[in-house]
Amino acid sequence: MEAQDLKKAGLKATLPRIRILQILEDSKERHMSAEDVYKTLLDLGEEVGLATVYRVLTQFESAGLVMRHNFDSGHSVFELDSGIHHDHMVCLSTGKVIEFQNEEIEKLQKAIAEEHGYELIEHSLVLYVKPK
Amino acid sequence: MEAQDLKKAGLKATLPRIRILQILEDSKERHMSAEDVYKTLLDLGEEVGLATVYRVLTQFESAGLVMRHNFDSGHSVFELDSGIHHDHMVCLSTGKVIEFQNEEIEKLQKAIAEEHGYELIEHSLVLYVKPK
DNA sequence: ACTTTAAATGAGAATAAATGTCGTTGAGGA
DNA sequence: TCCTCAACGACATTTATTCTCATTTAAAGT
Repeated sequence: MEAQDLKKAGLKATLPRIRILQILEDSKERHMSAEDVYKTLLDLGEEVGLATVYRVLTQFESAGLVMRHNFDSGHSVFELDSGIHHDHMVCLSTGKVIEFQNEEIEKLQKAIAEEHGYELIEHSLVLYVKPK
Repeated sequence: MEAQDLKKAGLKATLPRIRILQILEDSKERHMSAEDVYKTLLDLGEEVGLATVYRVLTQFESAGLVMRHNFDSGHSVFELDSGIHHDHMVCLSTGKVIEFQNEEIEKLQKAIAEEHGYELIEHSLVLYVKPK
């Protein structure tokens, strides 16, 4: 029941928002660009503007429903926030995105920030890999 | 003697290239955007087009003279390649960029890629921090 | 030093991603 | 069901970057 999720997040349950949330949930790809979402909407025969897709994804990000990533592709990709923190590995041959977790790296990052007198707020770690 | 460095890198020693390399060497900021470099050129009274700045920076990157980074700012920044690998910490309050090295994290990254059957080609680690 | 020639440049048009504007529409409380 | 304001669609605009093409220039050959 998506409409409830939206209201819980403080967002009016409009049709575009419901559809976009469904697409993010149902899509094969966990990581989609705004264009990807837009094209999927068109394929489904929905009449939603591209500007709305951008607006909605940004709102979802603010509401904590999705996370935005800037891989080295020149545009943002979005994924549903699973609540479980993880980083990403991008295959340079296939474009496939793999998620991973590593508690040790997390600790080291925090320690490094503190060594320099800072508090770690956020971080971005992406491994670019190729099949062996 | 910059002209020699350029020739060693397989690039013709043209005036725009020499000037841009000098700016990257002399600038207070180690990390500059294409616009930053362009503005500095204008301040110096040089007649170099913005397109040339972009072209040259991209060539420098290919030649291994500079490294390009995509922090979460919507545009690329460039720094002279010191040859010494390091990652970056960006202060969210001041925009200051701090470089750091951590051998342990490097090892863990390599291990993670290999656990998944991949070879680590490249990686991007940025810590977003605030003063304590 | 002078000519030649392919590579590099400058100016401005073009593109891609994303955001802003504004008149219209629709969700949801009265 | 009606009313109101938030949300929307269409399209203009902005920002970062790349492309096009006529002109210039570095540097190899004479």
